[in-house]
Amino acid sequence: MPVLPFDVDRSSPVPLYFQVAQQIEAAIDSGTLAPGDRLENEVALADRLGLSRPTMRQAIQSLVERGLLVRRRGVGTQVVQGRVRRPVRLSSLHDDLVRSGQHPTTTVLLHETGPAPAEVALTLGLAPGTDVVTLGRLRCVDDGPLAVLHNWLPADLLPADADLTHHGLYEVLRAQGVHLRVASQQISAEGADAETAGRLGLDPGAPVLVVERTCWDDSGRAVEFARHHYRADGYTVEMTLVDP
Amino acid sequence: MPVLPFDVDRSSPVPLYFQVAQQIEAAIDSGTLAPGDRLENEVALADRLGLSRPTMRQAIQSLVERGLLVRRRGVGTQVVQGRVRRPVRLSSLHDDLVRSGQHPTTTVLLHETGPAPAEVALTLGLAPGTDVVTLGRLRCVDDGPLAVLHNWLPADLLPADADLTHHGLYEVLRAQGVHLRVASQQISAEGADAETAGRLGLDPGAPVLVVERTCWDDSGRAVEFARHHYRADGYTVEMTLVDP
DNA sequence: AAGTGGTCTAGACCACCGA
DNA sequence: CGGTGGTCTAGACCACTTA
Repeated sequence: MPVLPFDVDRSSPVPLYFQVAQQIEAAIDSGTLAPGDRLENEVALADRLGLSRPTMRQAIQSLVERGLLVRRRGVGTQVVQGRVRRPVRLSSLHDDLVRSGQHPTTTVLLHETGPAPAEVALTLGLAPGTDVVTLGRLRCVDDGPLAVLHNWLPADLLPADADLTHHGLYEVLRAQGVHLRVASQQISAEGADAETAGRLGLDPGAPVLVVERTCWDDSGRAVEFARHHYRADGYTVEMTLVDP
Repeated sequence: MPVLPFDVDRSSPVPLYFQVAQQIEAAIDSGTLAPGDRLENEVALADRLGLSRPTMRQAIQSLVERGLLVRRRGVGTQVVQGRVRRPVRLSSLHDDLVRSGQHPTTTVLLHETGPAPAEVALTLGLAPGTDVVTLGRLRCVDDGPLAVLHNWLPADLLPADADLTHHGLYEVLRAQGVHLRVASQQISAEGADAETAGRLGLDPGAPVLVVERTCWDDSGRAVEFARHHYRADGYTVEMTLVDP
């Protein structure tokens, strides 16, 4: 079992458990910790790094919850044998594309304020008839159109002059002091209707991936309901599940 | 702020933090804790229940991670304003269908052992050429066909005489002492090819939801690679994302 | 029997938020 | 300023696995 040169910086503002988790993750990424390798036990590791056991546990636990490590009582902690996908969390499509080196462009198709449709009011927990902003956008990358994005937000959240052509929606919301915290998604497939197909450069009936998402901020307030249609050949959703 | 009649049973084998989390969740489900309500603060709650603060924190934290509660430093803990979807985790399609009151039937289309295709060997972390079981199944519900399921497993995991017509694959694996712990999924959409369309009662090119999944057990060993094709009108994937 | 993770305690100090 | 959650400590006992 490899003894790894972990250490912590107690003068850093980064929490100790997070520093340790980062170092373990880096060791896995670099291959220093190979798939199947066992970690030193919690007590020994805590001792070696001069940490308390709960702090060490918190570090390991965070990686277990992301599926990088598995733990068994009486046995130990091991690196999962295989590359676990690590989906970006609660990020916007725009940010994801930029992060992956692409150059997304956005066309605003629709940007209007009016009474919420019943389904949207229900989903956002608003009184029926409350004003919401309805947003329609076409998101393209270098290769061409990727997705048609529809969003509904409480009217006070989005400035009327927001520049959605050059900035992602979540970026605009962040600038408004809205901190997204929870999202609930439903993913399905559909045949594209005529309008969507036209926007995406597909034949009507061609398969599209549909993502419906509701978002809440850090005060628990519903911030957005979204229905996005993605070209099937340009987009996949990744996720990792861990049993408790 | 409502003061709820939580209590714990110290003689129970159920962990204290879990008992508390269950009671908070039940209060949310029943409406006793309404969306937007604030919880008592951690210290007061711990005191009232006769628990230490870390234990109380663990209870709350587990619900925060599932998206039911949001916390802000200096402010407090609140119930999220809206119904968060709570997807079943790492369960099999068969079990999910049974749980939702349906009666799935399964037809085994293919059940053979042979050298792993390169892609499968790579995904499962096996040496090229290792024997794997290739499984093809058609899953139907009362209404008709729902999904075509393809699975690849290391050959020693699946008994040759496994009864996959009447039991789900994960059920069979559980009976073998395999405890699934981590899964990594990719979800996409496709137009059905001729064979898949035929099996599902669709026209070729009709939209299907494609789920590719790799599973690991509690020792970190790769247990299965799956590629499932679902009728678009009969299946959606639900997930909840929480920002740390 | 020895070693592992799972749970729990009773404190402590700090950072952040809102009045 | 007081109240909140965020982090951390130094122990303890237990359940489970493996040998």
